[in-house]
Amino acid sequence: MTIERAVTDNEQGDSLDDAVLRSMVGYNLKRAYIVMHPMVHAALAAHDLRVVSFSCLSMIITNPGIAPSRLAEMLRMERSNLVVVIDELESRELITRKQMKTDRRRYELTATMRGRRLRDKAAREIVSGEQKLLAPLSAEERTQLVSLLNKIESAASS
Amino acid sequence: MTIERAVTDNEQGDSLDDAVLRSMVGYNLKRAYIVMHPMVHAALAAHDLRVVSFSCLSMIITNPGIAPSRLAEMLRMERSNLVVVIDELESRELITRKQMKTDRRRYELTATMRGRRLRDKAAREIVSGEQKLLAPLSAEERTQLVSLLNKIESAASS
DNA sequence: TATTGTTATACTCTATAACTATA
DNA sequence: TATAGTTATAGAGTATAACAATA
Repeated sequence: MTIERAVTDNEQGDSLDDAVLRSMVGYNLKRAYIVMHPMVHAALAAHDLRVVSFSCLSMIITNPGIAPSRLAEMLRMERSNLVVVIDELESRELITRKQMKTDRRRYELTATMRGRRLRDKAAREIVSGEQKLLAPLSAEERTQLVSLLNKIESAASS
Repeated sequence: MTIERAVTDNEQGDSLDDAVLRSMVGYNLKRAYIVMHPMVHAALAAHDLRVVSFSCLSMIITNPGIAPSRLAEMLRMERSNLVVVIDELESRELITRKQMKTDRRRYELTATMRGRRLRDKAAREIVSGEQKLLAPLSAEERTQLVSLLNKIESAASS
């Protein structure tokens, strides 16, 4: 016997059922992400930023002098894919890239004032957009949600 | 003044900071998803299934006779991208595709017994994998998490 | 004229392998 | 020998436009 009892046949415009998928946390995670993503994408696109370039810029601002390899590790992305992102951020003068003197294989990434201003503006728009999308959630529920999400993440890395 | 105060310079192996990104729900959502996804991917790959083909198969099982266009709508994907998925599920005899008599533009998708068995097996493995990954969360917390995620989604569609 | 399924195509995101320069 | 950055490339995943069949 299969997991669920099939709903009545569905040739017409009945409401559809995804109960089995809903029982999986990963599915619900993805669905919620799909709801949030277009807003974030649009907010960043207005500043010619992608999610990944915004994340990099933000990390560089918070961690001045960070090396690309550590940045890639932190954002869980491949160093090779980071190169083009850094190239673009540098060419737009949002960050600077300086070779380290102690280890000339490595580079120090630092945000420019222009980079910080752009990040701040984009970040405010994203936070504002999230406030609209998350309006039905109380402040306490949002905190709780983030706390639960972080719990998943920290459990995996330990 | 920028949003956060930069941490002390970070040329060495200091711990990195992503406080600003962490203040965004979308970022935390994505990070948690990244933790869950490899397990799901591996479980499905063992049965030559992708996330999208598993989702389709599951929806077809729960909604026998569903048409591709409704399936695409439900899973928020393009009809054009669904075609190859359905082709593969059919060629593997996990579903059948039957032209409707009342409207010959549409097709009825129905899962075979083989499809149901495969889905059930894969679903059990995913649920089992999730139980391991979500071990640090109590049953109540998991319910709460799913509830909050669904709240985001249903708010967006209203 | 609108809708369903389909094909072809392009674009983004991510993953892998190999190279270079430095250590 | 190992590591950091880089290049090239391939593979997913997703999005768009156009078409035939049907309503």
